[in-house]
Amino acid sequence: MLSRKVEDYLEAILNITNKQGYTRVKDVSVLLNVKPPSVVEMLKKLNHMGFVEHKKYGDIILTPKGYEIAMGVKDKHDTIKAFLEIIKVPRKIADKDACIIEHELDPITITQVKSLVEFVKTSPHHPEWLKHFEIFCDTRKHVCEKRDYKNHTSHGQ
Amino acid sequence: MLSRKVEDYLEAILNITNKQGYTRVKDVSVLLNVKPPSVVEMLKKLNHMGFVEHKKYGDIILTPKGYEIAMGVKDKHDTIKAFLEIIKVPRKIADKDACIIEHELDPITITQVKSLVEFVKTSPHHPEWLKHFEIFCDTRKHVCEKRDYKNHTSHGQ
DNA sequence: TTCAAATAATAGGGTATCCTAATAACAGGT
DNA sequence: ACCTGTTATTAGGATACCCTATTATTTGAA
Repeated sequence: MLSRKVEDYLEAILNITNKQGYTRVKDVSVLLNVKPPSVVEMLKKLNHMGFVEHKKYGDIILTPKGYEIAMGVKDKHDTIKAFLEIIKVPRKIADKDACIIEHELDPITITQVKSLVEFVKTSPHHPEWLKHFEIFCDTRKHVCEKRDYKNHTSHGQ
Repeated sequence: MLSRKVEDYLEAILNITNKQGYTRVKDVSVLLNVKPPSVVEMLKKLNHMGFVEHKKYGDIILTPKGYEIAMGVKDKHDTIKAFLEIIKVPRKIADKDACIIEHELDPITITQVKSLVEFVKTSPHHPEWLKHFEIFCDTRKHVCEKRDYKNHTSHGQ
């Protein structure tokens, strides 16, 4: 299992490269809020692991292997972020928290979060329950109180 | 900000104490999958921080301050676990993953997850959309395809 | 072309957490 | 009361990160 940090660095390199076409030590250092020597150190490790190419004073390039891992992490990140936004976590916080959550989650958990996100996004109309959830967030009250209701087990309030 | 590990140990001590009335080094070591010396070392730290009382060869006891923190962590844990079970992550995985996620999440994120959980749990009936979500997980199809539908913006499939 | 500013690399440390091996204390059965 | 097995502690060391201070390289402007 790869460490959180290894994944963080790979994802950062991917994102920076996607944004500006190349990646330098400085960019990673700024994005991850660490000092350049920490980046250089990690690059040695990532290089040994076969995830990046990096010549002294040069650009940082993901190998296919590194790219694949970075994409996997980014995919998780995007999924989690999308989910957090669905439940009305502000975008910026959603992004930050996705960074935290994205590591080490069980594949099954990720699959389920993905499903939820897809379920909502592909829904043929903006789901009623989501509107109701928003209202619930503000008022703590359920809009929809079906009164023809009987014989439920453990879902009552 | 407290480290993940500090929180893990406090939560473990709380859970063990709740279950069997007292906590020993061994119990923590087993629950957290670390060796006893690691526990002893951490206990010194937690003691300095004012979170636990522990006399040599004796029981481990949370101080009020330690108890409060442990409860906060446990609350997050339970919330996240409940959410994961709502989206059909198996109980055991939900529990494991809650352990991973519960640290360092933004309070706003936690609040929203809590809201979602409460929204579902206090719902006057088992929400339709949850059944539909379950079906969607199996079939990737939406049960409910309202056909009187037009003029939607970005929720189509 | 030269040199100053920006960037990168190295050297040398620090902290948090974990471990193994060795030692110490406790607790229960005889 | 005294062993013996269990549990706890200490000593000493490893690893994964991070840092500051220093040195090296690159690059762009005069």
